[in-house]
Amino acid sequence: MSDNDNLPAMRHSLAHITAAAVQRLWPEAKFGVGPVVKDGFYYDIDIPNVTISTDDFAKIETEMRKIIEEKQTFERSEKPVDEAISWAQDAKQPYKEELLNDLKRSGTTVAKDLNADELGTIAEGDGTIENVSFYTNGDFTDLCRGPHVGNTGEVGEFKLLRVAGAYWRGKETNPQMQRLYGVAFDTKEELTRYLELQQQAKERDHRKLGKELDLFVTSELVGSGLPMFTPRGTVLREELSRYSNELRQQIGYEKVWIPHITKTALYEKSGHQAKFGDELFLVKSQETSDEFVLKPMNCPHHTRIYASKPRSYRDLPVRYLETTTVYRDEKTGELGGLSRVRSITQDDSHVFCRQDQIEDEITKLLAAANDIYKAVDMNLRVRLSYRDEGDGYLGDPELWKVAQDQLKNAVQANNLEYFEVEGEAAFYGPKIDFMATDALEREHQLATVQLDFVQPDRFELEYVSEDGTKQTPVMIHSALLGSIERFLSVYIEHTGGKFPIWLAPEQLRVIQVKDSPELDSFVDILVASAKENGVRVVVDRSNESVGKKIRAAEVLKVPYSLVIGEKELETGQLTPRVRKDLAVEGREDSSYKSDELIGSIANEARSRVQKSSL
RNA sequence: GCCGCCUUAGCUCAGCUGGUUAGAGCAACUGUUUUGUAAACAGUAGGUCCCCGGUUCGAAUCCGGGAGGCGGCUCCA
Repeated sequence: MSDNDNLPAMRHSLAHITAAAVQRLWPEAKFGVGPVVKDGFYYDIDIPNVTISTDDFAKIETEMRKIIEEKQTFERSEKPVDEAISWAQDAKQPYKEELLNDLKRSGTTVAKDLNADELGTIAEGDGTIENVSFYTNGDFTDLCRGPHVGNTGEVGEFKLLRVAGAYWRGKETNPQMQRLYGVAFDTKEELTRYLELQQQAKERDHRKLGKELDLFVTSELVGSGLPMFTPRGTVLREELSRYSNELRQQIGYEKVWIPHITKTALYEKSGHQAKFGDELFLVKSQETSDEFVLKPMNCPHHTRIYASKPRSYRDLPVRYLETTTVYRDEKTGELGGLSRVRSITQDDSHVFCRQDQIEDEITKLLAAANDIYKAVDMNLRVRLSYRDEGDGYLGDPELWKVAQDQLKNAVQANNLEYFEVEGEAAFYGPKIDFMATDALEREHQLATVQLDFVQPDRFELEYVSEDGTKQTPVMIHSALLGSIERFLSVYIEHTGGKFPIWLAPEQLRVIQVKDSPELDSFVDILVASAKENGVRVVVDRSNESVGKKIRAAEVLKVPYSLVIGEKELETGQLTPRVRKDLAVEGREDSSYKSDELIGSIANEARSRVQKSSL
């Protein structure tokens, strides 16, 4: 963030200087686009038979600094499009030539259905463009819309960060170029701060913390994108899922259970066969000729439970919930940590209701979402996705209109911050997406509520209405956390592994100072009482110094640790050590009788509080 | 799937351009120590240098293929 209006021009100029430096080093380089992005810039470059690596950055940066020191003036010039095209041909810049041809044809380089920012627009227009602009510094000339700063000396502080493959103009079928990323700021201080923030993000990377806190593991033998959860990680999963379930059970949802495979016939009926196509894991039966697949979603199964008996309008809404795992065969290059996996556990639910019940159902769901995001201390705002005038949508347009109004009413009833987008709806119904903001101010889309006018139809779901006619219910898909794995990937980084008491895999660690029969039994009684009260407690009786045992508890970010020795044995007063972020400021360490202490911790765990009361 | 980088002990990492028995810290184990709020001391054990193939007198090191990880692209939402 900077209030300097010059920053974009500065970054744009740096992209240009990057290209100039690359051309000095590799004269045969072909250039693509070099736009400004968040915090910096990039330039797409194709050098025949050369692969730039991070080892080359020093060399490129040195060259860039030379150009900067020379304070070369950026001179803007214009050429008619046709002249520009012959310039590109002479300069052997085929990518620029392609861009110019687009400019000539349509007045813009923005290919239809491609995103302007991604492409790095060099000009926009209404099809009447005649001249295109160039910027020249020293002996380097580049097609560019600008703006640039006055000369190469005015570009602030920068650093090349990484190089990655990127398809020319974002299309998979196009050749792949090398994208050089850099960051740039006005001052050295800002650059340093940015790099420090990056470092911080790296420190709380959920993959690193997952290992350090012993939460989840992977195995080459099991496969990519198939994480397994340790006892500690499983506590997190189950506590989150339990809360999500409780919140929905309070508003009338019932738990159901479905198997993880199905005959493909189910998805032929639902129409998902085509959509999920190559993402389906196939399961071969050796006993029958049936073809099975692992379920990539749960709704079709749930419709079978709904359809298992006749339903009256009095029975609606019928609400099912289930935390269950789906399997999607994602492309291997897209997998990473817990954020993209192939076994995805959803806190999924489906409502079958009448049209006039939609608003009420959504209102309740949003309230539940509010509760759970409050409990995990994340800010929420929502995106309402409506249909547009296009004809790719299924279902009665009148129904869409009514439903969209009901969604909006429900969002307003919950006082949620929201924005509306037309044309972002799914083909089968409008939806609400939840955007949660984490501690590093990154926004993540975690959960959605979606209306569905199509599957009830496909599956011939019905209920008998008041007048005895058969009607089709509306389906509402929702998940509060979305995928538990993805949620955890965000949440581990949000908290930096410092989980609130109700979620902490280990809530209390008892550190015994030395061995003696009296102390042993004192600690045994304490621990038994903690366990009886549902507190997750671990005892450390190892033959190590007290300091070291405390350190071990700190490293695991255990909320409470308790040193027990002669002193406690004599007085019966226990003084817990409270994890720093949980402690209420200004409160002195105080001591408690053991029943009192265990009782408080147990209460905190049950009430899902964020701060310690001890 | 595509482009690039990476893979050495349970973990974090050394190991120069191919050259003896591949190292360290932490963790583990054993012994001494019985400890008071973020790391006692000593010792022991631990390796198919990711896997398969090739080049070479000789491969952790070079080449090819595969697996896994990471950064992007494309997807996904």
